[in-house]
Amino acid sequence: MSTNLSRSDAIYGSLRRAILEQALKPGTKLPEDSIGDTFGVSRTSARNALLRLASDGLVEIKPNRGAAVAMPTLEEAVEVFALRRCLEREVIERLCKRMPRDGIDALISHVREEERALKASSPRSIRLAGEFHILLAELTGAKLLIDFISQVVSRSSLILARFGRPHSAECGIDEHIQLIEALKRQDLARATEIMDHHLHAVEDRAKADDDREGPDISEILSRYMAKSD
Amino acid sequence: MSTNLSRSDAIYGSLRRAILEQALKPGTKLPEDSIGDTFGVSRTSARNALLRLASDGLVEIKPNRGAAVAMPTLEEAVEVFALRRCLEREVIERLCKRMPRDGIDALISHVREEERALKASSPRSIRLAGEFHILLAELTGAKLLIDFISQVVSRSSLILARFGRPHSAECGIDEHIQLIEALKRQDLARATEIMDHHLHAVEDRAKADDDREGPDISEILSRYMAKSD
DNA sequence: GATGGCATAATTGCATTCAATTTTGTCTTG
DNA sequence: CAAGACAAAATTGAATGCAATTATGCCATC
Repeated sequence: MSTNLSRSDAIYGSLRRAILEQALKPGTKLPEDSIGDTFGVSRTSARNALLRLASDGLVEIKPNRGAAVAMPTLEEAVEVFALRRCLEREVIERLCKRMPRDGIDALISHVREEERALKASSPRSIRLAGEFHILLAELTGAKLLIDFISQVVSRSSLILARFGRPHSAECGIDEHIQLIEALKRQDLARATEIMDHHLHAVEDRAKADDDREGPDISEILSRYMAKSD
Repeated sequence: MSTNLSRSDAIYGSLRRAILEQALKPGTKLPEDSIGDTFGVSRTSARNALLRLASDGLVEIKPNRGAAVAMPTLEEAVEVFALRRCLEREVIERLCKRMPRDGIDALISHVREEERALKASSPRSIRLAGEFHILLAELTGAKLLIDFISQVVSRSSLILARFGRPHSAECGIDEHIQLIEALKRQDLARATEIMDHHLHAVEDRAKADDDREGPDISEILSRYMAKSD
């Protein structure tokens, strides 16, 4: 039972958590060799983990040039949040129609955990904020929807790692609470309103801080090479 | 230039096309060995291709038990079409707001190709029908949206392979044409109406024919083992 | 003749090894 | 001293080999 999951699964999970908690920042190179060494497995397993992370959009693999933590552009960020609004509206709609028995309780206890992690200023809080949205999706019971939401939420974490202020808690916890209230009352209009506002707020927080440039060398330098003053 | 893409990419593409054109039916086992042999590459490349197909939802991999073409359940089918309606509405909305210059032309010429393939009763027609929807997504220019739509469209092809009538052309071409007309007029209401109707039609076509059972042995036999009359 | 256990075969998971590509450093040459 | 060429180092892409798991066939036993 100790090892129910394969080695590349384990590495995949570890890397994923490291990225989502912003321990590995966008742009960080991820050579197969070092990953294999640090986890005590062969390159093969490391490589497979990287391939899976790539299909999640969390790392970028350039042929013959290795893998690195993905660096979403501002353009991609806008796309991600647009899709999030589209998908999460669907979630809210469904949950207003039918919320599972102890769904509200689960949401509340999750927010409690978020608060605790935030007070302890644990890096977990970053991940937990995202997982609130995944929990919402899970309450719909639609597996594919959960999948898709997970993807956009993960990418959002990356976006905030790149553009947001350092270790910002991604989501306002108050808004999470408000949303739960609206869902409890099955108030679709209000719930979607909160969700839209919530996502816009997160998106703006990202855009506001785009001064901090990531390490996309050529893109940055292209602005400095034109004139030499 | 002949081999700009890696071997597992090539295999991935071939298998993918084979599945989408229903040459490989749901449930077909895909042993790494035979795939490697038939394509003249090692198991490693075959394995990687299978891993990628699995993350697309086109094949299912059970640990230590190998890969097989995925067999979506009727429940999953309902989910897929629900998500398609959600995502493709978004596409239609955007295209009504802003359609690229030669977008309409591209759509028309694609439908032409669909008609040709249908007349020649080529297996390509199955794939082309799906690719019409992907082309729509491409016209929005949103990469992530293209990605997501591709996923649900691919799964739809599988669903029709499993439940639809043999080699049904998945999509009514007339409806594609009507949709183009509505988009040309930027008639959002009509366009979404057509799209919704279109997707419901495809979904119903799947549900109608669910008598033809796929090879999910235990599920089928569970209904036969209870009473012995 | 049916049932359970054991041995064999088939298949996957992973490590190791080899080949190919890219990058970096050095040296020559103008 | 700058620029290009070449060689060495590092890193990825892919193939092979080995151990572990699962499936299949056979045989003994009841």
